Amino acid sequence: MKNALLAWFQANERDLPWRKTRDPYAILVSEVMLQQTQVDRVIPRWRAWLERWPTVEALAAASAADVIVAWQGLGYNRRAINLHRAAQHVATHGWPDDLTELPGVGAYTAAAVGNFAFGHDVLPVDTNVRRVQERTGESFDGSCAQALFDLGATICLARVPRCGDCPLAYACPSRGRRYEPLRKQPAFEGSFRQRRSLALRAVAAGDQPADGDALVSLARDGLVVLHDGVASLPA
DNA sequence: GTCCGGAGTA
DNA sequence: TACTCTGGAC
Repeated sequence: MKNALLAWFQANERDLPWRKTRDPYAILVSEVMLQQTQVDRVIPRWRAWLERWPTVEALAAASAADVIVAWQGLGYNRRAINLHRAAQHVATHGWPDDLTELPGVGAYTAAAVGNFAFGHDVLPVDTNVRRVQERTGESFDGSCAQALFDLGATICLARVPRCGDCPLAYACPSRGRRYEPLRKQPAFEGSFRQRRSLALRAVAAGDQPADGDALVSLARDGLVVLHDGVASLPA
C-alpha cells in the first residue's frame, strides 16, 4: 500500500509553501495555524506572519499584544499566546529534544515538526492520518506523512470518501463505506465563544467591553489583562 | 469528557 | 439558517 500511496502523491501533491522549508519555526507556525483553519485561508496568513517575524527570535521579541492582533481571524486565540510563549522558550533555551515541552505543542505537532524540520522518522497522526490508517488497516511510517495528509484532505474524506479516485481502494476493506459526522458543536451565534471573540476584538480596538464574564475568561487565558476593571492587551 | 473562532458551505 | 472543520489544555 505504501508504494501505491507514494506514487499517487508524486502525481497529486498539493503545492503548500511550508513544504518548501525545513525551518522548524516556519513549520511550527504552519502547524499551529492549520490546527483550526482551512489550508487556503492559512497560506496568505502564514506568508504575512513570516514576513513580519521571520525568525523565532523575532517573534519572541514581539509584544503579546501585537501577536494577538496579528492572529485576528485565525480563531482559537489561545494558540497565538502559546505560539508566542513557545517562541520565547526556544529563543532562550533553544529547541528542546522533547518538543511537547513547548506550550501548545502536543504529540501531533511535536511529530510534525520533528519529521519535517528535524528529519525524524515519526508519523504525525492527525485526524486525517488516523482516518486513513483506520479505514485501510495499514500502519504507515513517517515517510508517508505528507502523502497521508493530502489523501485525507482530498480523497479519504470524513463522511463521503471518494473511493473511486483512491489509490488504496484496491486493498481497502472500508472501500465504499460512508460515515456519520463525528462531532457536533453548538451554534456559534449567541455562544460564550462568540462573546469572548467580540470582547477580545473590542479590547484590541481600544474599547472597553461590558461583558465582564468574557473578560475574566480571556484574562485566565492571558489574552487580556485587567487592572482595576480596565481591560487591555498584554504587554 | 468540555472548552476554544469564525469562515466556508449547503 | 444550520452545520462543517482542529489539536491541545484542563
